[in-house]
Amino acid sequence: MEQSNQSPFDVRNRRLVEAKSRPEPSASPCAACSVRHLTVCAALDGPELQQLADIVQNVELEANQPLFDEGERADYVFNVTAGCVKVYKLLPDGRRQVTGFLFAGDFLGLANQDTYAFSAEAVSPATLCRFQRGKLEAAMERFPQLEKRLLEVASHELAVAQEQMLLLGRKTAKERLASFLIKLSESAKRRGQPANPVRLPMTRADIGDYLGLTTETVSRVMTQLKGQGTIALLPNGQVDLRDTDALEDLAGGY
Amino acid sequence: MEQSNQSPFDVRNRRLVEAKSRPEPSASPCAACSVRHLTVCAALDGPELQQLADIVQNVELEANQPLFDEGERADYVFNVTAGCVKVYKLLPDGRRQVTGFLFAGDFLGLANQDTYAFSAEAVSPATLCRFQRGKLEAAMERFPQLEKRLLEVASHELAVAQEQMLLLGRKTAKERLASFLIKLSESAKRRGQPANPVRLPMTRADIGDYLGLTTETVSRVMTQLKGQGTIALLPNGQVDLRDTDALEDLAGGY
DNA sequence: AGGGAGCATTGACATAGGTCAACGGGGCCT
DNA sequence: AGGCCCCGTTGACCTATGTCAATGCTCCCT
Repeated sequence: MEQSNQSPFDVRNRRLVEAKSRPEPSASPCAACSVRHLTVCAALDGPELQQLADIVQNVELEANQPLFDEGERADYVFNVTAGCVKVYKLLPDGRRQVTGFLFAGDFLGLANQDTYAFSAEAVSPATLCRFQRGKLEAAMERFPQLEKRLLEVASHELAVAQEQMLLLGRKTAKERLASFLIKLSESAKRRGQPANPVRLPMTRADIGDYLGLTTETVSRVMTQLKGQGTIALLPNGQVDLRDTDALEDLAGGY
Repeated sequence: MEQSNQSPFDVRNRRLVEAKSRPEPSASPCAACSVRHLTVCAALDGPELQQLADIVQNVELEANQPLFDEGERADYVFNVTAGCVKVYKLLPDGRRQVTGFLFAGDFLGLANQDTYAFSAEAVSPATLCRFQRGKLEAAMERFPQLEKRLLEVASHELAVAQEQMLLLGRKTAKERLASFLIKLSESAKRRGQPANPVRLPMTRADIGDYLGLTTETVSRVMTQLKGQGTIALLPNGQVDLRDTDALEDLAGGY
């Protein structure tokens, strides 16, 4: 699905202008990026990629560190390169809806207004690539395939959002959990990580706020799924999907 | 917000190639389009607009007539030009989530895969402009501002979707109804229709499926809001928003 | 004007999931 | 090694909303 017709050797005139590259194989950061094939950056190649590298900055977050808040001026867009980031919206009394968990390769910060429509915060230690909005837009002018790719990403996210609305509006707690576990497993697989004992880097509260449930309900349903042998809870927040068929039936609403 | 620096007189070489233009002022359909400023087509102008006109077809739907089903090959994209269309997803047992109500100016059919991720059906009699996906993509190659506009539209829809997730995951039934009424009123205003006695062309069941509630709950909450003087129910599915401040507080979760 | 078909409303009751509270355990830090 | 803190789990109870069923209203059609 991703294009991979580039070689790291194509990259010439390597410069590191704005990129505060951390202690890391200090090549052109983008050409060497191990998750590029997953990201919007897969649209570019060779010298074009270098132009992207020229405007990228690196951001590191500790667990629970906020990245930005809803309503803040949306000066940057981001690409997650490692770890897990959650995005969420709040109601004035503190009710929270997590609208997504983002992993390596995921894009973040599309805003139609000039302010972010949601807050973002690291779930686990995370690293991101940061682009100044204006500079990225300039790059899109030059490289239409970048804009095209972004449109693809946005379309995909839209489909994902609709799926999540179906979940929030119409699925039972058990179906929600099953959907969540399967989605997480598939996402891990896509990133080349083990699909089966799937790691949950987020807390039960985060999961609840993502699924429109409470911590307690998440916990109870986990216990229930464990009781019927569908999953097993392992140490370190890992979950063994023992009966993926059953999970998939649940997730699909059968 | 929309650009309007064009004149209908700019249009030359008017042709009606594929457009099965219905009995209507038979000019270049797009140049004469009364809702163009609301749509993605606002990105184009003059001769460019003509090229769009060359690939557009007109579609008319009666109330309750389906436009396409989830899973169908996504050969077309659409622009609603009049009436109301709902888009929804189904679970195998018939549970339904309406993910949006679309009105004049709204764009419809973005799909990242080659099949539609949802079904679409007319709520009231509706007319739409239909574009063959491939032809529109070709037009986007020629007119980057069209692609840019589409990205804006997609970004906006993404923000709307997140707002809806907050509603579905965390708001009470009363807050959901209040949010719905206000959004509908604002949408009507944007289209130059009366914002206050707002028209609800959809059934209670449709509203329930949009808000993650049952028909009965929608009805009860309407009665409740009426009882506290916040709204009044008028004939023909019209609702008078008597106390918009109260509604807005409710909608915002205060 | 009358009749009828869907749609909306209302009522009585059921229940999934929320709330509040206590307890437990894993992992991290000193 | 011990202790602590956070997170997760479990229990008892509650309530918002769903379910099922009956009735009423609107608007359309003749």
